[in-house]
Amino acid sequence: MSAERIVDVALEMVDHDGVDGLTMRGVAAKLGVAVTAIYWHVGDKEALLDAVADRVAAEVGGIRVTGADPVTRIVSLGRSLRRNLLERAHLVAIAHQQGRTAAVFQPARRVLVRELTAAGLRGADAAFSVQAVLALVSGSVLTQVQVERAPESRDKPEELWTIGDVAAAPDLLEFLADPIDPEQLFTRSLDTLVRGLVASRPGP
Amino acid sequence: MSAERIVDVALEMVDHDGVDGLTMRGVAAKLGVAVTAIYWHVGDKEALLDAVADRVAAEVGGIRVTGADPVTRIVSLGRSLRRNLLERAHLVAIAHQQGRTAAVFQPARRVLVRELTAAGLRGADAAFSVQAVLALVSGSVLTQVQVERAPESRDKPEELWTIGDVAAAPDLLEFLADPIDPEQLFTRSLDTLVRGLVASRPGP
DNA sequence: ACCTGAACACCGTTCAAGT
DNA sequence: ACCTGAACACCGTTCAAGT
Repeated sequence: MSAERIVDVALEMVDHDGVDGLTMRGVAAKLGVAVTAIYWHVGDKEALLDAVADRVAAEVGGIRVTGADPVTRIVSLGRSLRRNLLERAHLVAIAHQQGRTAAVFQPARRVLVRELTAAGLRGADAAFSVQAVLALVSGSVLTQVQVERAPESRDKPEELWTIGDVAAAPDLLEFLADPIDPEQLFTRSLDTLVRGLVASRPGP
Repeated sequence: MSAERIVDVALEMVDHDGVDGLTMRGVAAKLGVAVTAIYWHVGDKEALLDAVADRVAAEVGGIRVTGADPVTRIVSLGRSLRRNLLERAHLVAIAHQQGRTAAVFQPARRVLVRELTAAGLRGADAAFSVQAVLALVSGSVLTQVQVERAPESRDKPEELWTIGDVAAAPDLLEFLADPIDPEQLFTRSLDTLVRGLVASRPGP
């Protein structure tokens, strides 16, 4: 028995069943120990959640960068990060909940600074661009995380468009009816954003 | 006693204390009634959450549009929507959790279609632009909602930058040290995105 | 039709007691 | 130092029973 082992199984439970799947009694049972032993090693549930979040911040958030030109490389970085985070959506959710989002993004932030500098951005523009790209990734992941939590979404896009003044834009109906793939939406948004950011730099 | 009154106080409790502040027993106590009466009128807690989310979708998500040129108008729409949603962050969170996000965004979506059409976008480009703008708003709101939930964030931006190869971009340190105002970040990102979207339309 | 009371299984947490 | 057992206050939910 050690704090480390406790966090091990806690992280495992969160990864598998989400935050709601983590109970003090469940952790104790999985370790074959009395519930109260947990309290001695890691403190109460809030402390356990913090410990799990710390571990997530250390283990999640890896990226890969490919491509030749700056825009392609930055977009590939964003896509890689997003994919990585979505693979462990439950863990990302708990890190975010415990206020460790910035730590999760730290490895990506460092690489991103390098790539944006290589793209010619400097000073305040570069700093803003870092935040903007990471915010887009964060937003995309968080939006999708909670959607996955409720697998049978009650929203029917078709219904949403049958009511109201659709006559205002009839040529859009066919496109708005079927929902866009989240990954495509993210990639194209990121591409548009990054082009705009890079274009704002002073000319050579 | 009626399902409507029950949803009234449930929504009030969520708005005030968040999702965790809502308990069946709490609702019953506030109505001066036995817990089990709730079950007769609205069913179990999941059903109550759904009912609250439906109400949120109907009452939240208003927008205002100002400005003359298309980009200004669309950015103002996004800012207005974001502000509106953040004012009732707890309610937005529950609507999202129950899979009613699309419904919350429906009023804004309709206006956005009009504005993007006025900006010259058509067909698939317009449809994508709608989703991209709304996704940016959604992401910004969700990111900030959970941050508010944990008021004392454990992440210290300064600490995050003291470790590692900061020498790679020393001129950025002063800008990356102090966190960017979320509203400024959102506004500038949205502006950049919208300019890119509008610029992608075929010339006149 | 509408509401109550008792009961059940499950939480997180504390605390005295053991070794 | 480390772990247990009993106990407490709080959940959501069911079900028989009342009117």
